[in-house]
Amino acid sequence: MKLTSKGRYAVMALVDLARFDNINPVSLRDISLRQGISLDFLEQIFSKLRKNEIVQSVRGTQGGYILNKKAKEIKLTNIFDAVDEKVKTVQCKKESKKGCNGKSTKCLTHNLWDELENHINNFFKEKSLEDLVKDNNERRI
Amino acid sequence: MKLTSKGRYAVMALVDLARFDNINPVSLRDISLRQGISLDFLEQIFSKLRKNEIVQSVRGTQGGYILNKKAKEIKLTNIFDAVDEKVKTVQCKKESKKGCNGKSTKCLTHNLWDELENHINNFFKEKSLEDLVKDNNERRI
DNA sequence: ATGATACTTGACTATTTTAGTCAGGTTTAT
DNA sequence: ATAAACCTGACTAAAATAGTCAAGTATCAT
Repeated sequence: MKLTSKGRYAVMALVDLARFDNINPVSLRDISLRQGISLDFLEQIFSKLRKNEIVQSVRGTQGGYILNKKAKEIKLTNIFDAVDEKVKTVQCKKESKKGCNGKSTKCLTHNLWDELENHINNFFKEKSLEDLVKDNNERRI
Repeated sequence: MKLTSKGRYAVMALVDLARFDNINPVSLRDISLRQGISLDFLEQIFSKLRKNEIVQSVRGTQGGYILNKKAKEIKLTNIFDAVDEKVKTVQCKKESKKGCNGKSTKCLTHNLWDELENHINNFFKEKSLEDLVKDNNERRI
């Protein structure tokens, strides 16, 4: 079980952005340089973030991206949802009718994975972008 | 982020085993049939579980596997460790000297992934095989 | 003894996912 | 006008996953 780069980079890029946001739009080029993330990959990610109304784009020279909400209101859940980072512990849930093994009953551990998913998602729901920025500023002092 | 089959199957198989354990060794063939898991794959998994002293094997006719400890003492952590199911949120930790992006500093979100890993691992440390068996018996009533 | 049952080991592989790259746009500030 | 910036979608090499396959060895019931 591990996190994918897409999700990790999305969060990193947004933390970077959130730190400069109140001044000017931040260009992906800058984020790419500062965070060491491929520009092309960032574009893919930000395309999704924009569609999910987490950021706004500003075109033209001196353009870039700005947050679409306050950092406090952007939770990790929102970010992961936007870039299709899913916490998926188990297959069983896709098929609505059938049970987990193609059998009619739930698998022995069905409830467990449910609990685990909730446990992880709670963590993501509580944590906001603001928390991360703060955490970072404290470390820099 | 998702769990691999190896980890899931390991837990499923052990719950199955734990339910019959006090009577006789349970053969992989039976587990395979009941849980719909490939016998060959189960053998791979149980080989690891045995090496990690989670189960004992009983050879010969009527042989099979039995738990090596009480179900209460087998935590999910132990099972996942045994089958190499790792919670790995981030690459940064491998390289001891360098930072996360090959830079000298930690990446902006380093602490976050640390916290997340702990959050998940705590869940695994608390949950025992006995809990799962109980949960299952309750559901069957 | 011997056959059946069961465990043991290790190599192999098709499929899927990941982590991007690449190419060719369009839009807008100056 | 033009450079900086965003936008889109197709493509792909490499790694991980989820097993399969083959060839054993050990033990027990009879």
